Amino acid sequence: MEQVLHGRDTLVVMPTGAGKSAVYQVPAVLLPGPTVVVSPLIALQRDQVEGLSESEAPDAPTAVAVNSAQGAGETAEAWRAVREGDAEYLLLSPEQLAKDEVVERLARTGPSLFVVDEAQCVSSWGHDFRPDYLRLGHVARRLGRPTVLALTATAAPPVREEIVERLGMERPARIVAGFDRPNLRLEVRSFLDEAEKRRAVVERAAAEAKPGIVYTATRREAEEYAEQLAELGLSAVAYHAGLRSAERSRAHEAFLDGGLDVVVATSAFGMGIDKPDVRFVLHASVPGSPDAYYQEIGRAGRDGAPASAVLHYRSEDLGLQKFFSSGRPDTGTLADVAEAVYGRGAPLPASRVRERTGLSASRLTAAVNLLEEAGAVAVTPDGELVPTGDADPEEAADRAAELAEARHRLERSRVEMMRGYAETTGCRRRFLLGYFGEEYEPPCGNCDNCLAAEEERNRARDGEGREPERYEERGARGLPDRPVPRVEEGPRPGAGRFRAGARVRHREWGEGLVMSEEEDRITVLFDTVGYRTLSLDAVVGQGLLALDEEAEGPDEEGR
DNA sequence: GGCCGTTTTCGTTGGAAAACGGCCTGCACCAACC
Repeated sequence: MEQVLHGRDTLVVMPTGAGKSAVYQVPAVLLPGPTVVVSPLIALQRDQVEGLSESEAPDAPTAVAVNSAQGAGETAEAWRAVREGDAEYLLLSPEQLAKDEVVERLARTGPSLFVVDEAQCVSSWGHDFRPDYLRLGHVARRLGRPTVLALTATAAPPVREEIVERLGMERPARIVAGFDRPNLRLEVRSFLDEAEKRRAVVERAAAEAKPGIVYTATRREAEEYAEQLAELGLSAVAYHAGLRSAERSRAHEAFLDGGLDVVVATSAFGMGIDKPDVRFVLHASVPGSPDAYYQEIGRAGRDGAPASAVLHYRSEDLGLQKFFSSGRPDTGTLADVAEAVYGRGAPLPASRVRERTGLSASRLTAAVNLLEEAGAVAVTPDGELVPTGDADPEEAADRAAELAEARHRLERSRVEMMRGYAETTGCRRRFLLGYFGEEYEPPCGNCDNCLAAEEERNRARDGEGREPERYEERGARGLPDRPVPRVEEGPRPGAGRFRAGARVRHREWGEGLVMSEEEDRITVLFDTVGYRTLSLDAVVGQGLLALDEEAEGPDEEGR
Protein backbone atom coordinates (compact mmCIF):
# COMPACT_ATOMS: atom_id res chain seq x y z
CA MET A 1 0.00 0.00 0.00
CA GLU A 2 2.82 2.37 0.87
CA GLN A 3 4.61 1.72 -2.39
CA VAL A 4 1.43 2.24 -4.39
CA LEU A 5 0.61 5.42 -2.50
CA HIS A 6 4.07 6.72 -3.35
CA GLY A 7 3.27 6.12 -7.00
CA ARG A 8 5.67 3.20 -7.40
CA ASP A 9 4.77 0.32 -9.71
CA THR A 10 4.32 -2.78 -7.57
CA LEU A 11 4.17 -6.52 -8.07
CA VAL A 12 2.48 -8.44 -5.26
CA VAL A 13 2.67 -12.22 -4.98
CA MET A 14 0.54 -13.34 -2.05
CA PRO A 15 -1.70 -16.32 -1.37
CA THR A 16 -5.46 -15.99 -1.79
CA GLY A 17 -7.06 -14.75 1.38
CA ALA A 18 -3.98 -12.80 2.48
CA GLY A 19 -5.60 -9.49 1.65
CA LYS A 20 -4.40 -8.74 -1.86
CA SER A 21 -7.50 -6.68 -2.67
CA ALA A 22 -6.81 -4.31 0.21
CA VAL A 23 -3.49 -3.47 -1.43
CA TYR A 24 -5.39 -1.46 -4.04
CA GLN A 25 -8.55 -0.60 -2.14
CA VAL A 26 -6.88 1.54 0.49
CA PRO A 27 -4.69 3.57 -1.92
CA ALA A 28 -7.64 3.85 -4.31
CA VAL A 29 -9.56 5.85 -1.73
CA LEU A 30 -6.61 8.09 -0.95
CA LEU A 31 -5.55 8.80 -4.52
CA PRO A 32 -7.50 11.15 -6.79
CA GLY A 33 -8.94 9.70 -9.99
CA PRO A 34 -10.63 6.36 -10.63
CA THR A 35 -8.98 2.94 -10.32
CA VAL A 36 -8.96 0.58 -13.29
CA VAL A 37 -9.08 -3.11 -12.34
CA VAL A 38 -8.33 -5.63 -15.09
CA SER A 39 -10.02 -8.91 -14.23
CA PRO A 40 -9.99 -12.03 -16.43
CA LEU A 41 -13.49 -13.40 -15.89
CA ILE A 42 -16.86 -11.70 -15.98
CA ALA A 43 -17.91 -13.87 -13.03
CA LEU A 44 -14.96 -12.52 -11.04
CA GLN A 45 -15.88 -8.97 -11.99
CA ARG A 46 -19.36 -9.58 -10.66
CA ASP A 47 -18.05 -10.95 -7.37
CA GLN A 48 -15.71 -8.01 -7.02
CA VAL A 49 -18.36 -5.40 -7.76
CA GLU A 50 -20.63 -7.05 -5.20
CA GLY A 51 -17.88 -7.33 -2.62
CA LEU A 52 -16.83 -3.72 -3.05
CA SER A 53 -20.39 -2.47 -2.80
CA GLU A 54 -21.18 -4.44 0.36
CA SER A 55 -19.16 -2.16 2.56
CA GLU A 56 -20.98 -0.78 5.61
CA ALA A 57 -19.23 2.58 5.59
CA PRO A 58 -21.61 5.35 4.45
CA ASP A 59 -19.28 6.99 1.93
CA ALA A 60 -17.42 3.84 0.86
CA PRO A 61 -16.55 4.06 -2.84
CA THR A 62 -18.53 1.91 -5.25
CA ALA A 63 -17.49 -0.25 -8.16
CA VAL A 64 -18.87 -0.74 -11.67
CA ALA A 65 -17.99 -3.05 -14.54
CA VAL A 66 -18.01 -2.82 -18.30
CA ASN A 67 -18.37 -6.10 -20.19
CA SER A 68 -20.31 -7.86 -22.91
CA ALA A 69 -22.65 -9.61 -20.49
CA GLN A 70 -24.48 -6.50 -19.40
CA GLY A 71 -26.94 -4.40 -21.31
CA ALA A 72 -26.23 -1.11 -23.06
CA GLY A 73 -28.11 0.81 -20.37
CA GLU A 74 -26.05 -0.67 -17.57
CA THR A 75 -22.81 0.06 -19.43
CA ALA A 76 -23.82 3.67 -20.11
CA GLU A 77 -24.62 4.10 -16.44
CA ALA A 78 -21.24 2.59 -15.47
CA TRP A 79 -19.42 5.09 -17.68
CA ARG A 80 -21.43 7.96 -16.29
CA ALA A 81 -20.61 6.93 -12.72
CA VAL A 82 -16.89 6.75 -13.47
CA ARG A 83 -16.90 10.04 -15.36
CA GLU A 84 -18.73 11.94 -12.65
CA GLY A 85 -16.76 10.41 -9.81
CA ASP A 86 -19.66 8.38 -8.39
CA ALA A 87 -17.69 5.17 -8.87
CA GLU A 88 -14.10 4.68 -7.75
CA TYR A 89 -13.47 1.33 -9.44
CA LEU A 90 -13.99 0.26 -13.03
CA LEU A 91 -13.59 -3.45 -13.69
CA LEU A 92 -13.01 -4.79 -17.17
CA SER A 93 -11.34 -7.52 -19.20
CA PRO A 94 -8.22 -7.07 -21.34
CA GLU A 95 -10.44 -7.50 -24.42
CA GLN A 96 -12.45 -4.43 -23.48
CA LEU A 97 -9.19 -2.52 -23.20
CA ALA A 98 -8.27 -3.65 -26.71
CA LYS A 99 -10.99 -1.33 -28.01
CA ASP A 100 -9.90 2.19 -28.89
CA GLU A 101 -13.04 3.91 -27.74
CA VAL A 102 -12.84 2.23 -24.34
CA VAL A 103 -9.23 3.35 -23.82
CA GLU A 104 -9.98 6.89 -25.00
CA ARG A 105 -12.99 7.21 -22.75
CA LEU A 106 -11.02 5.90 -19.84
CA ALA A 107 -8.05 8.18 -20.49
CA ARG A 108 -10.35 11.21 -20.23
CA THR A 109 -11.27 10.21 -16.65
CA GLY A 110 -7.62 10.45 -15.58
CA PRO A 111 -7.17 7.12 -13.76
CA SER A 112 -4.55 7.12 -11.01
CA LEU A 113 -4.15 3.40 -10.53
CA PHE A 114 -4.02 0.51 -13.03
CA VAL A 115 -4.52 -2.82 -11.28
CA VAL A 116 -4.01 -6.16 -13.01
CA ASP A 117 -5.66 -8.87 -10.95
CA GLU A 118 -4.71 -12.54 -11.50
CA ALA A 119 -1.61 -11.18 -13.21
CA GLN A 120 -0.24 -14.67 -13.93
CA CYS A 121 -2.70 -14.67 -16.85
CA VAL A 122 -0.35 -12.29 -18.65
CA SER A 123 2.14 -15.13 -18.92
CA SER A 124 -0.16 -18.16 -19.04
CA TRP A 125 -2.80 -16.83 -21.45
CA GLY A 126 -1.18 -13.92 -23.23
CA HIS A 127 0.80 -15.90 -25.76
CA ASP A 128 -1.91 -17.87 -27.44
CA PHE A 129 -5.26 -17.98 -25.71
CA ARG A 130 -5.99 -14.36 -24.85
CA PRO A 131 -3.34 -12.25 -26.55
CA ASP A 132 -4.85 -8.96 -25.42
CA TYR A 133 -3.17 -9.70 -22.09
CA LEU A 134 0.16 -8.84 -23.69
CA ARG A 135 -1.12 -5.44 -24.77
CA LEU A 136 -1.90 -4.15 -21.30
CA GLY A 137 1.45 -2.35 -21.06
CA HIS A 138 0.46 -0.24 -24.09
CA VAL A 139 -2.93 0.41 -22.58
CA ALA A 140 -1.33 1.73 -19.37
CA ARG A 141 0.83 4.09 -21.42
CA ARG A 142 -2.16 5.36 -23.34
CA LEU A 143 -3.96 5.99 -20.07
CA GLY A 144 -1.18 8.37 -19.12
CA ARG A 145 0.87 5.85 -17.18
CA PRO A 146 -1.03 5.56 -13.88
CA THR A 147 0.75 3.56 -11.18
CA VAL A 148 0.69 -0.10 -12.23
CA LEU A 149 -0.11 -2.72 -9.59
CA ALA A 150 0.06 -6.42 -10.52
CA LEU A 151 -1.52 -8.96 -8.16
CA THR A 152 -1.13 -12.73 -8.25
CA ALA A 153 -1.16 -15.69 -5.91
CA THR A 154 1.21 -17.92 -7.86
CA ALA A 155 4.14 -16.79 -9.95
CA ALA A 156 7.53 -18.44 -10.35
CA PRO A 157 10.48 -16.05 -10.90
CA PRO A 158 10.35 -16.06 -14.72
CA VAL A 159 6.60 -15.41 -14.60
CA ARG A 160 7.20 -12.45 -12.29
CA GLU A 161 9.79 -11.11 -14.70
CA GLU A 162 7.43 -11.48 -17.59
CA ILE A 163 4.60 -9.69 -15.79
CA VAL A 164 6.92 -6.77 -15.00
CA GLU A 165 8.20 -6.59 -18.55
CA ARG A 166 4.89 -7.02 -20.37
CA LEU A 167 3.05 -4.53 -18.22
CA GLY A 168 5.86 -2.05 -18.77
CA MET A 169 6.40 -1.65 -15.04
CA GLU A 170 9.24 0.70 -14.15
CA ARG A 171 11.61 -0.08 -11.26
CA PRO A 172 8.78 -1.96 -9.56
CA ALA A 173 8.66 -2.89 -5.91
CA ARG A 174 8.32 -6.65 -5.63
CA ILE A 175 6.46 -7.97 -2.61
CA VAL A 176 6.66 -11.75 -2.48
CA ALA A 177 5.09 -13.61 0.41
CA GLY A 178 6.12 -17.17 1.28
CA PHE A 179 4.72 -19.94 -0.90
CA ASP A 180 4.79 -22.76 1.64
CA ARG A 181 1.50 -24.35 2.64
CA PRO A 182 2.62 -26.71 5.41
CA ASN A 183 -0.83 -28.19 6.00
CA LEU A 184 -0.98 -29.58 2.46
CA ARG A 185 0.11 -33.19 2.36
CA LEU A 186 1.90 -33.79 -0.92
CA GLU A 187 1.79 -37.21 -2.50
CA VAL A 188 2.37 -38.82 -5.87
CA ARG A 189 1.16 -42.23 -6.93
CA SER A 190 2.73 -43.71 -10.03
CA PHE A 191 1.02 -46.05 -12.45
CA LEU A 192 1.93 -48.01 -15.53
CA ASP A 193 -1.60 -48.97 -16.41
CA GLU A 194 -4.35 -46.48 -17.24
CA ALA A 195 -7.18 -48.65 -15.89
CA GLU A 196 -5.37 -49.11 -12.60
CA LYS A 197 -4.86 -45.39 -12.30
CA ARG A 198 -8.56 -44.75 -12.88
CA ARG A 199 -9.51 -47.21 -10.19
CA ALA A 200 -7.11 -45.58 -7.76
CA VAL A 201 -8.45 -42.09 -8.45
CA VAL A 202 -12.05 -43.15 -7.86
CA GLU A 203 -11.21 -45.07 -4.70
CA ARG A 204 -9.18 -42.23 -3.30
CA ALA A 205 -11.81 -39.60 -4.07
CA ALA A 206 -14.39 -41.80 -2.33
CA ALA A 207 -12.18 -42.41 0.71
CA GLU A 208 -10.93 -38.89 1.42
CA ALA A 209 -12.74 -36.43 3.69
CA LYS A 210 -15.10 -34.17 1.73
CA PRO A 211 -15.42 -31.84 -0.04
CA GLY A 212 -12.74 -32.07 -2.68
CA ILE A 213 -11.77 -31.44 -6.28
CA VAL A 214 -10.59 -33.95 -8.89
CA TYR A 215 -8.74 -32.40 -11.81
CA THR A 216 -8.68 -34.17 -15.17
CA ALA A 217 -6.91 -33.30 -18.42
CA THR A 218 -9.91 -33.59 -20.74
CA ARG A 219 -13.60 -32.84 -20.67
CA ARG A 220 -14.49 -36.44 -21.44
CA GLU A 221 -12.53 -37.72 -18.44
CA ALA A 222 -14.24 -35.17 -16.22
CA GLU A 223 -17.64 -36.50 -17.27
CA GLU A 224 -16.60 -40.13 -16.85
CA TYR A 225 -15.12 -39.70 -13.38
CA ALA A 226 -18.09 -37.63 -12.20
CA GLU A 227 -20.43 -40.37 -13.36
CA GLN A 228 -18.41 -43.09 -11.62
CA LEU A 229 -18.33 -41.16 -8.37
CA ALA A 230 -22.06 -40.49 -8.57
CA GLU A 231 -22.63 -44.23 -9.01
CA LEU A 232 -20.85 -44.74 -5.69
CA GLY A 233 -23.46 -42.52 -4.09
CA LEU A 234 -21.41 -39.33 -3.84
CA SER A 235 -22.81 -36.01 -4.91
CA ALA A 236 -20.37 -35.32 -7.71
CA VAL A 237 -20.63 -33.21 -10.84
CA ALA A 238 -18.41 -32.46 -13.80
CA TYR A 239 -17.23 -28.95 -14.60
CA HIS A 240 -15.60 -27.88 -17.85
CA ALA A 241 -15.85 -25.24 -20.53
CA GLY A 242 -18.07 -27.42 -22.72
CA LEU A 243 -21.02 -27.14 -20.35
CA ARG A 244 -23.73 -24.53 -20.64
CA SER A 245 -23.00 -21.51 -18.53
CA ALA A 246 -26.12 -22.05 -16.40
CA GLU A 247 -24.89 -25.54 -15.58
CA ARG A 248 -21.48 -24.20 -14.71
CA SER A 249 -22.78 -21.58 -12.33
CA ARG A 250 -25.02 -24.16 -10.71
CA ALA A 251 -22.04 -26.42 -10.05
CA HIS A 252 -19.94 -23.51 -8.88
CA GLU A 253 -22.56 -22.28 -6.42
CA ALA A 254 -23.46 -25.75 -5.16
CA PHE A 255 -19.79 -26.38 -4.41
CA LEU A 256 -19.35 -23.08 -2.56
CA ASP A 257 -22.54 -23.67 -0.54
CA GLY A 258 -21.32 -27.08 0.59
CA GLY A 259 -23.90 -28.99 -1.41
CA LEU A 260 -21.39 -31.13 -3.30
CA ASP A 261 -18.89 -33.78 -2.22
CA VAL A 262 -16.72 -33.60 -5.29
CA VAL A 263 -16.32 -31.46 -8.38
CA VAL A 264 -14.54 -33.24 -11.23
CA ALA A 265 -13.11 -30.55 -13.44
CA THR A 266 -10.72 -29.50 -16.14
CA SER A 267 -8.51 -26.49 -15.58
CA ALA A 268 -11.60 -24.33 -16.20
CA PHE A 269 -12.56 -24.69 -12.54
CA GLY A 270 -11.02 -22.72 -9.78
CA MET A 271 -10.25 -19.10 -10.48
CA GLY A 272 -12.23 -17.13 -7.95
CA ILE A 273 -13.00 -20.17 -5.82
CA ASP A 274 -12.20 -19.19 -2.30
CA LYS A 275 -13.66 -22.00 -0.23
CA PRO A 276 -11.82 -22.55 3.01
CA ASP A 277 -12.67 -26.19 3.76
CA VAL A 278 -11.65 -28.07 0.60
CA ARG A 279 -10.05 -31.22 2.03
CA PHE A 280 -8.42 -32.70 -1.05
CA VAL A 281 -7.31 -31.94 -4.57
CA LEU A 282 -6.64 -35.07 -6.61
CA HIS A 283 -5.09 -34.96 -10.05
CA ALA A 284 -6.26 -37.80 -12.26
CA SER A 285 -3.70 -36.72 -14.82
CA VAL A 286 -0.55 -34.65 -14.69
CA PRO A 287 -1.02 -30.91 -15.42
CA GLY A 288 1.19 -28.93 -17.78
CA SER A 289 3.41 -27.08 -15.33
CA PRO A 290 4.29 -26.75 -11.66
CA ASP A 291 2.73 -23.29 -11.94
CA ALA A 292 -0.65 -24.80 -12.83
CA TYR A 293 -0.22 -27.62 -10.33
CA TYR A 294 0.57 -25.36 -7.40
CA GLN A 295 -2.30 -23.08 -8.24
CA GLU A 296 -4.73 -26.00 -8.38
CA ILE A 297 -3.62 -27.72 -5.17
CA GLY A 298 -3.59 -24.32 -3.49
CA ARG A 299 -7.38 -24.49 -3.45
CA ALA A 300 -7.22 -27.15 -0.72
CA GLY A 301 -6.90 -26.46 2.98
CA ARG A 302 -7.21 -22.71 2.99
CA ASP A 303 -8.61 -22.96 6.53
CA GLY A 304 -5.21 -24.22 7.66
CA ALA A 305 -6.51 -27.67 8.61
CA PRO A 306 -4.88 -30.75 7.07
CA ALA A 307 -5.67 -31.35 3.39
CA SER A 308 -4.17 -33.62 0.76
CA ALA A 309 -2.82 -33.02 -2.73
CA VAL A 310 -2.39 -36.28 -4.58
CA LEU A 311 -1.03 -36.53 -8.11
CA HIS A 312 -1.88 -39.72 -10.03
CA TYR A 313 0.95 -39.98 -12.47
CA ARG A 314 1.57 -41.90 -15.68
CA SER A 315 4.47 -40.64 -17.74
CA GLU A 316 2.38 -41.16 -20.91
CA ASP A 317 0.02 -38.42 -19.72
CA LEU A 318 2.78 -35.88 -20.26
CA GLY A 319 2.17 -36.33 -24.01
CA LEU A 320 -1.17 -34.57 -23.87
CA GLN A 321 0.37 -31.61 -22.04
CA LYS A 322 3.08 -31.43 -24.66
CA PHE A 323 0.35 -31.27 -27.25
CA PHE A 324 -1.40 -28.47 -25.36
CA SER A 325 1.82 -26.48 -25.23
CA SER A 326 2.57 -26.94 -28.92
CA GLY A 327 0.28 -24.28 -30.41
CA ARG A 328 2.09 -21.26 -31.82
CA PRO A 329 1.83 -19.11 -34.95
CA ASP A 330 3.75 -20.68 -37.82
CA THR A 331 6.30 -18.81 -39.90
CA GLY A 332 3.84 -18.60 -42.79
CA THR A 333 1.23 -16.76 -40.75
CA LEU A 334 3.87 -14.42 -39.33
CA ALA A 335 5.20 -13.73 -42.83
CA ASP A 336 1.68 -12.97 -44.12
CA VAL A 337 1.13 -10.42 -41.37
CA ALA A 338 4.59 -8.90 -41.79
CA GLU A 339 4.06 -8.57 -45.53
CA ALA A 340 0.66 -6.97 -45.09
CA VAL A 341 2.17 -4.35 -42.79
CA TYR A 342 5.39 -3.82 -44.76
CA GLY A 343 3.69 -3.76 -48.14
CA ARG A 344 1.73 -0.71 -47.16
CA GLY A 345 4.60 1.21 -45.55
CA ALA A 346 2.12 3.46 -43.73
CA PRO A 347 -0.02 2.88 -40.63
CA LEU A 348 -2.62 0.24 -41.32
CA PRO A 349 -5.66 -0.50 -39.13
CA ALA A 350 -5.65 -4.01 -37.68
CA SER A 351 -9.01 -4.64 -39.33
CA ARG A 352 -7.43 -4.16 -42.78
CA VAL A 353 -4.67 -6.62 -41.91
CA ARG A 354 -7.33 -9.10 -40.87
CA GLU A 355 -9.06 -8.70 -44.23
CA ARG A 356 -5.82 -9.30 -46.09
CA THR A 357 -4.65 -12.27 -44.08
CA GLY A 358 -7.99 -13.86 -43.20
CA LEU A 359 -6.89 -14.34 -39.59
CA SER A 360 -9.16 -14.22 -36.56
CA ALA A 361 -8.76 -11.25 -34.24
CA SER A 362 -6.97 -13.23 -31.55
CA ARG A 363 -4.62 -15.03 -33.95
CA LEU A 364 -3.72 -11.72 -35.54
CA THR A 365 -3.06 -10.18 -32.13
CA ALA A 366 -0.82 -13.14 -31.23
CA ALA A 367 1.16 -12.67 -34.46
CA VAL A 368 1.42 -8.91 -33.96
CA ASN A 369 2.62 -9.42 -30.40
CA LEU A 370 5.46 -11.60 -31.68
CA LEU A 371 6.38 -9.28 -34.55
CA GLU A 372 6.39 -6.38 -32.16
CA GLU A 373 8.61 -8.24 -29.72
CA ALA A 374 10.92 -9.03 -32.63
CA GLY A 375 11.20 -5.30 -33.26
CA ALA A 376 9.60 -5.52 -36.70
CA VAL A 377 6.17 -3.99 -36.18
CA ALA A 378 4.88 -1.27 -33.89
CA VAL A 379 1.36 -0.42 -32.82
CA THR A 380 0.44 3.27 -32.90
CA PRO A 381 -1.58 4.85 -30.08
CA ASP A 382 -4.63 4.53 -32.35
CA GLY A 383 -4.08 0.81 -32.65
CA GLU A 384 -2.73 0.91 -36.20
CA LEU A 385 0.16 -1.23 -37.35
CA VAL A 386 3.38 0.25 -38.75
CA PRO A 387 6.65 -1.32 -39.82
CA THR A 388 9.66 -0.33 -37.73
CA GLY A 389 13.02 0.07 -39.43
CA ASP A 390 13.48 -1.28 -42.90
CA ALA A 391 13.80 -4.97 -42.21
CA ASP A 392 12.75 -7.54 -44.74
CA PRO A 393 9.28 -8.98 -43.88
CA GLU A 394 10.60 -12.50 -44.21
CA GLU A 395 13.47 -11.80 -41.85
CA ALA A 396 11.03 -10.24 -39.41
CA ALA A 397 8.84 -13.32 -39.56
CA ASP A 398 11.87 -15.53 -38.91
CA ARG A 399 12.85 -13.52 -35.87
CA ALA A 400 9.29 -13.63 -34.55
CA ALA A 401 9.12 -17.38 -35.15
CA GLU A 402 12.35 -17.83 -33.20
CA LEU A 403 10.78 -15.97 -30.27
CA ALA A 404 7.74 -18.23 -30.44
CA GLU A 405 10.07 -21.21 -30.52
CA ALA A 406 11.94 -20.02 -27.42
CA ARG A 407 8.65 -19.58 -25.64
CA HIS A 408 7.65 -23.07 -26.72
CA ARG A 409 10.90 -24.51 -25.35
CA LEU A 410 10.20 -22.88 -22.00
CA GLU A 411 6.71 -24.38 -21.91
CA ARG A 412 8.08 -27.78 -22.81
CA SER A 413 10.59 -27.56 -20.03
CA ARG A 414 7.76 -26.78 -17.62
CA VAL A 415 6.07 -30.03 -18.65
CA GLU A 416 9.37 -31.77 -17.93
CA MET A 417 9.45 -30.14 -14.50
CA MET A 418 6.19 -31.95 -13.75
CA ARG A 419 7.97 -35.18 -14.61
CA GLY A 420 10.70 -34.08 -12.22
CA TYR A 421 8.19 -33.47 -9.45
CA ALA A 422 6.41 -36.77 -9.98
CA GLU A 423 9.60 -38.80 -10.13
CA THR A 424 11.70 -37.13 -7.46
CA THR A 425 12.71 -39.28 -4.50
CA GLY A 426 13.52 -36.24 -2.40
CA CYS A 427 11.27 -33.88 -0.50
CA ARG A 428 8.41 -32.79 -2.75
CA ARG A 429 7.85 -29.59 -0.84
CA ARG A 430 11.44 -28.59 -1.40
CA PHE A 431 11.04 -29.34 -5.11
CA LEU A 432 7.95 -27.15 -5.51
CA LEU A 433 9.21 -24.31 -3.35
CA GLY A 434 12.54 -24.40 -5.17
CA TYR A 435 10.66 -23.99 -8.42
CA PHE A 436 9.10 -20.83 -7.02
CA GLY A 437 12.51 -19.57 -5.99
CA GLU A 438 12.19 -20.34 -2.30
CA GLU A 439 14.85 -22.26 -0.38
CA TYR A 440 13.57 -24.98 1.90
CA GLU A 441 15.38 -27.28 4.29
CA PRO A 442 13.85 -30.78 4.29
CA PRO A 443 12.45 -32.96 5.69
CA CYS A 444 9.04 -31.34 5.55
CA GLY A 445 7.35 -34.17 7.44
CA ASN A 446 4.30 -33.83 5.23
CA CYS A 447 5.08 -35.33 1.83
CA ASP A 448 5.10 -39.01 0.92
CA ASN A 449 8.87 -39.16 0.44
CA CYS A 450 9.74 -37.49 3.74
CA LEU A 451 7.22 -39.62 5.62
CA ALA A 452 8.58 -42.79 4.06
CA ALA A 453 12.12 -41.85 5.00
CA GLU A 454 11.06 -41.11 8.54
CA GLU A 455 9.32 -44.44 8.80
CA GLU A 456 12.44 -46.15 7.52
CA ARG A 457 14.53 -44.48 10.19
CA ASN A 458 12.06 -45.37 12.94
CA ARG A 459 12.08 -48.98 11.87
CA ALA A 460 15.85 -49.08 11.94
CA ARG A 461 15.85 -47.58 15.41
CA ASP A 462 13.10 -49.77 16.85
CA GLY A 463 15.11 -52.87 16.16
CA GLU A 464 14.99 -55.69 13.74
CA GLY A 465 12.42 -57.89 15.46
CA ARG A 466 9.52 -56.53 13.43
CA GLU A 467 8.29 -57.94 10.21
CA PRO A 468 9.07 -55.51 7.37
CA GLU A 469 5.92 -53.95 6.03
CA ARG A 470 4.88 -54.92 2.50
CA TYR A 471 4.85 -52.11 0.01
CA GLU A 472 1.28 -52.86 -1.09
CA GLU A 473 0.13 -52.23 2.46
CA ARG A 474 2.04 -49.00 2.53
CA GLY A 475 0.28 -48.00 -0.68
CA ALA A 476 -3.07 -48.51 0.96
CA ARG A 477 -2.03 -46.11 3.70
CA GLY A 478 -1.04 -43.45 1.24
CA LEU A 479 2.71 -44.08 1.50
CA PRO A 480 4.82 -44.75 -1.59
CA ASP A 481 3.96 -48.19 -2.89
CA ARG A 482 7.45 -48.83 -4.16
CA PRO A 483 10.84 -48.78 -2.45
CA VAL A 484 12.28 -45.32 -2.05
CA PRO A 485 15.97 -45.40 -2.85
CA ARG A 486 17.95 -43.47 -0.36
CA VAL A 487 21.68 -43.07 -0.11
CA GLU A 488 23.00 -42.26 3.32
CA GLU A 489 26.40 -40.72 2.96
CA GLY A 490 28.23 -37.50 3.61
CA PRO A 491 27.61 -34.35 1.61
CA ARG A 492 28.41 -34.70 -2.07
CA PRO A 493 31.28 -32.85 -3.61
CA GLY A 494 29.90 -29.64 -5.00
CA ALA A 495 26.93 -29.61 -2.63
CA GLY A 496 26.24 -26.09 -1.51
CA ARG A 497 28.20 -24.54 -4.34
CA PHE A 498 25.24 -23.87 -6.59
CA ARG A 499 22.78 -22.18 -4.29
CA ALA A 500 19.32 -21.20 -5.45
CA GLY A 501 19.51 -17.74 -6.96
CA ALA A 502 23.07 -18.10 -8.34
CA ARG A 503 23.71 -17.20 -11.99
CA VAL A 504 25.52 -19.93 -13.90
CA ARG A 505 26.76 -20.56 -17.41
CA HIS A 506 26.53 -23.79 -19.42
CA ARG A 507 28.62 -24.43 -22.53
CA GLU A 508 25.66 -25.18 -24.75
CA TRP A 509 22.65 -23.70 -23.00
CA GLY A 510 24.19 -20.37 -22.06
CA GLU A 511 23.29 -18.42 -18.94
CA GLY A 512 20.80 -19.52 -16.36
CA LEU A 513 19.53 -19.11 -12.83
CA VAL A 514 19.78 -21.91 -10.25
CA MET A 515 16.24 -22.54 -9.05
CA SER A 516 16.78 -25.31 -6.54
CA GLU A 517 19.34 -27.67 -5.13
CA GLU A 518 18.56 -31.17 -3.95
CA GLU A 519 20.93 -33.80 -2.53
CA ASP A 520 22.02 -35.10 -5.90
CA ARG A 521 20.76 -32.64 -8.49
CA ILE A 522 20.18 -29.02 -9.26
CA THR A 523 17.53 -27.36 -11.37
CA VAL A 524 18.51 -24.42 -13.53
CA LEU A 525 16.28 -22.07 -15.51
CA PHE A 526 18.26 -21.29 -18.66
CA ASP A 527 17.48 -18.10 -20.56
CA THR A 528 17.16 -19.89 -23.89
CA VAL A 529 16.11 -23.50 -23.24
CA GLY A 530 14.00 -23.21 -20.10
CA TYR A 531 14.20 -25.51 -17.07
CA ARG A 532 16.81 -28.25 -16.92
CA THR A 533 17.60 -30.62 -14.08
CA LEU A 534 21.24 -31.68 -13.85
CA SER A 535 22.97 -34.37 -11.83
CA LEU A 536 25.27 -32.75 -9.33
CA ASP A 537 27.87 -35.49 -9.91
CA ALA A 538 27.93 -34.69 -13.63
CA VAL A 539 28.01 -30.96 -13.01
CA VAL A 540 31.01 -31.29 -10.72
CA GLY A 541 32.74 -34.20 -12.46
CA GLN A 542 32.55 -32.72 -15.94
CA GLY A 543 32.61 -29.08 -14.99
CA LEU A 544 29.30 -28.46 -16.80
CA LEU A 545 28.50 -25.19 -15.08
CA ALA A 546 30.52 -22.09 -14.36
CA LEU A 547 29.41 -19.75 -11.60
CA ASP A 548 28.73 -16.24 -12.72
CA GLU A 549 29.89 -14.35 -9.63
CA GLU A 550 28.91 -10.87 -10.68
CA ALA A 551 25.33 -11.24 -11.81
CA GLU A 552 22.63 -10.68 -9.23
CA GLY A 553 18.90 -11.24 -9.28
CA PRO A 554 16.37 -8.43 -8.81
CA ASP A 555 15.97 -7.34 -5.21
CA GLU A 556 12.83 -8.67 -3.69
CA GLU A 557 11.14 -8.01 -0.42
CA GLY A 558 10.23 -11.42 0.91
CA ARG A 559 8.54 -12.22 4.15
C1' DG B 1 2.97 -36.89 -27.83
C1' DG B 2 0.18 -40.78 -27.35
C1' DC B 3 -4.23 -43.28 -27.77
C1' DC B 4 -7.85 -45.36 -30.35
C1' DG B 5 -10.49 -47.00 -34.11
C1' DT B 6 -10.27 -47.75 -39.01
C1' DT B 7 -8.09 -48.66 -43.36
C1' DT B 8 -4.42 -50.42 -46.05
C1' DT B 9 -0.83 -53.58 -47.10
C1' DC B 10 1.24 -57.87 -47.87
C1' DG B 11 0.70 -62.00 -49.91
C1' DT B 12 0.98 -67.59 -45.28
C1' DT B 13 -5.73 -65.43 -49.91
C1' DG B 14 -6.54 -65.58 -43.48
C1' DG B 15 -5.29 -62.19 -40.70
C1' DA B 16 -1.39 -59.81 -38.62
C1' DA B 17 1.06 -55.62 -38.90
C1' DA B 18 1.64 -51.11 -40.36
C1' DA B 19 -0.16 -46.78 -41.59
C1' DC B 20 -3.50 -43.22 -41.07
C1' DG B 21 -6.63 -39.81 -39.20
C1' DG B 22 -8.99 -37.78 -35.47
C1' DC B 23 -8.90 -36.49 -30.70
C1' DC B 24 -7.19 -33.74 -27.00
C1' DT B 25 -7.82 -26.86 -21.99
C1' DG B 26 -8.55 -22.29 -21.08
C1' DC B 27 -12.64 -16.79 -22.16
C1' DA B 28 -14.48 -12.64 -23.87
C1' DC B 29 -16.91 -10.65 -27.54
C1' DC B 30 -20.26 -10.11 -31.14
C1' DA B 31 -23.67 -11.00 -34.62
C1' DA B 32 -27.61 -13.67 -35.73
C1' DC B 33 -31.62 -15.76 -34.33
C1' DC B 34 -35.78 -17.00 -31.41
